Amino acid sequence: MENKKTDCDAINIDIVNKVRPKMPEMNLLYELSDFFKVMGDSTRIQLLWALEESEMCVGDLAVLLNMTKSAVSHQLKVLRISKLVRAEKKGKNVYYSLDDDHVKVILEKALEHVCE
Amino acid sequence: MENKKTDCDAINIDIVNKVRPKMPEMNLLYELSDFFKVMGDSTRIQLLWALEESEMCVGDLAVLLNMTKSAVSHQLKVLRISKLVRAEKKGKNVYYSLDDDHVKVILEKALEHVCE
DNA sequence: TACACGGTTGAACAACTGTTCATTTATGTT
DNA sequence: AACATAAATGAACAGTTGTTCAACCGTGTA
Repeated sequence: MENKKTDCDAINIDIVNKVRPKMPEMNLLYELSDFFKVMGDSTRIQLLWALEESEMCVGDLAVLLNMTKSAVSHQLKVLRISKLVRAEKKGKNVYYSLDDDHVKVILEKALEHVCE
Repeated sequence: MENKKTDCDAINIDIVNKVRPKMPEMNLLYELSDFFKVMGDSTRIQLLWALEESEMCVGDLAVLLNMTKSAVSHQLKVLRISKLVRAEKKGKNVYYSLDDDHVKVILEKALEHVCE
């Protein structure tokens, strides 16, 4: 039996029972919210936005965002782990580029939402 | 003159100058990342998902998510402030429903991304 | 080979976030 | 009018997050 944490009984038990089977797996839920968590930071949004225009190396991104290389590198790592950007070493520098087509679409949709 | 925080010079100044004018206003950036921040929590995703199926009152949502009414109410408030859900009092209860069409689309796109 | 430089890393710290708990408000019901 | 119940609220607490700082690694170049 599932562990109870609620502090009340259902008011419309029929609605609850109708909706329950439609709820996604907990696993999927966490993946979804983790994805949005990654997008939920203005620095990372800036990085994604910039990389949508052109692949760039860490130093140039730092200048563009007016941040330290370290801070940028930390956030690029988050994006890399989330498979949103890809790194490629070219000579002295590491060039980053977008690694996912969905991101552009989602950013656009979110923009529509925010701008309405 | 803008306050310098960077700890380095641009490597490809031409790329930086090409991308800079394409960057969004800081204001828009914050609105965007704030939106994603709201989506970046598994409880709130569950609430949105449930409300996509049916409008529901706080108590039923608490039972469905196996959480206290208080915790659910706090998160519904966040969603309300972000204009993602709407509250309507009916008799003894407060019924919540989705207040934004974009959310469904964005959730679907994010799902595609996560499931690929 | 030694150096300079681009990038990465880990620890530390302050700021923020989500749940819990106790209390309060509002309203339908008796 | 008094009570029971649905929901909201605020303070508090633990856990998480983003930037800074200092140190480090790796490699192209002198």
